[in-house]
Amino acid sequence: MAGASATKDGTKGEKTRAAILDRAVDLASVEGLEGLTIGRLAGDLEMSKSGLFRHFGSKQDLQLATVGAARDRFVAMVLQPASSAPDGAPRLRAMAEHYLDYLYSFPGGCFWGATASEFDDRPGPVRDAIAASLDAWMAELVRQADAAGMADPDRYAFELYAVVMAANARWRLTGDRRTFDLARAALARLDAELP
Amino acid sequence: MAGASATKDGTKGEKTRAAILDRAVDLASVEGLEGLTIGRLAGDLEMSKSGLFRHFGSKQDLQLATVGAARDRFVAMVLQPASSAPDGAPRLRAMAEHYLDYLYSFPGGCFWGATASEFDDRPGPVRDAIAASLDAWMAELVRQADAAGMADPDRYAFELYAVVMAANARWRLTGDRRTFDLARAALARLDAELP
DNA sequence: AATATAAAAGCACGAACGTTCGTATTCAAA
DNA sequence: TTTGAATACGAACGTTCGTGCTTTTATATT
Repeated sequence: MAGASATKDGTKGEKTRAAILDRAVDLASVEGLEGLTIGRLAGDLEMSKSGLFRHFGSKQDLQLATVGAARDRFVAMVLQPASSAPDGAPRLRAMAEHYLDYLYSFPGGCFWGATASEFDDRPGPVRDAIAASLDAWMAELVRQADAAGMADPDRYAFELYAVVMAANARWRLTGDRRTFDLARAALARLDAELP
Repeated sequence: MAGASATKDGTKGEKTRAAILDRAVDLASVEGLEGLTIGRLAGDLEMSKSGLFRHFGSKQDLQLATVGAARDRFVAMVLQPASSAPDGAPRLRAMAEHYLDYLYSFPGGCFWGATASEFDDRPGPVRDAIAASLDAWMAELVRQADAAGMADPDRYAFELYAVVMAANARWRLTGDRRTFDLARAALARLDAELP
């Protein structure tokens, strides 16, 4: 029962629900999860507010489902593609590089960068879901830094996380893609630190 | 007439305006600059919506004035205290340490962390003001990294910026102050890199 | 003390929000 | 062919938002 939605997939309802969530992730990367309004989302998908609303029952449930869909995208575009690389340094390199590519899948930059700061002071299940996703990623980074033989994997994971998140933040604010050159230079220095 | 507010300071209106903006910066660190509503702000300060509104004339002007007040706080709590340290490595150390302390001056973590990601996809003067403030800080970091003798001051400034911003982001999301230990360890490693 | 001006309040508006409700359409099972 | 659930729609609700108008209170100057 750990499945993302425990549905058979294929029914019409499930297809529209998936389409809604895919668009919701994109929209939330631009407007945030509060700025993600049901009317706007319905308009984008050319359906009625009430028809869309029926799929979730409340805005909070829509937000929770959107966080789940964002996590699915992260797994599919970052963790899963990197999983073919061996544990340790190669995996760390692969995850960082796939993350930078994954940023282009959003119209508004990284979903997590937009929503984590939005919800960090809003206690509740949405905040918890966001925090759990990011904690899981951080834990994976620590695991791989450890496998790479780092003496202080926590610090190393923190630095790698900091660099890629700052790449997203600076890129969104300046519009300058050379930000990624800075990020790659920083990642190269981190890579050189590995034993 | 280019002064920040072109006012004599001391009149009652100016005093309340300053009080409003001080509270607005705090509130925006929690709710963001859009979530910062005029009614909520007025309620906190025990004054009427219309009385508060008169000081600014539009919500956008309130947001712009709030960004200005946040910049003033950053200068007063980070740049100015660090300015007594010599250029280069000591100044970089002082700025980073003062920044970590400055985070505690907000109820919701760093104002810039909350607002930059909120406005990075909202073109307009508010976004421009936020970007200008952060660009100025980045430029100062580059200047000091250069003065410290780094071969690639841009990359170094980017890394330092990334570490302190990630410290704020992770701290807000996890509530764990040990995040600052990780950040300080990362800063120490950056410091050790200086020639 | 009288008066002019600045500051704050009171009140109301139009728009947008999440949400509810009743109804129409579709489609597979009987 | 009839039934019933699934899916979608349109209209309306109560609330909150930013904002504009009018009036009252406070401050400062003569």
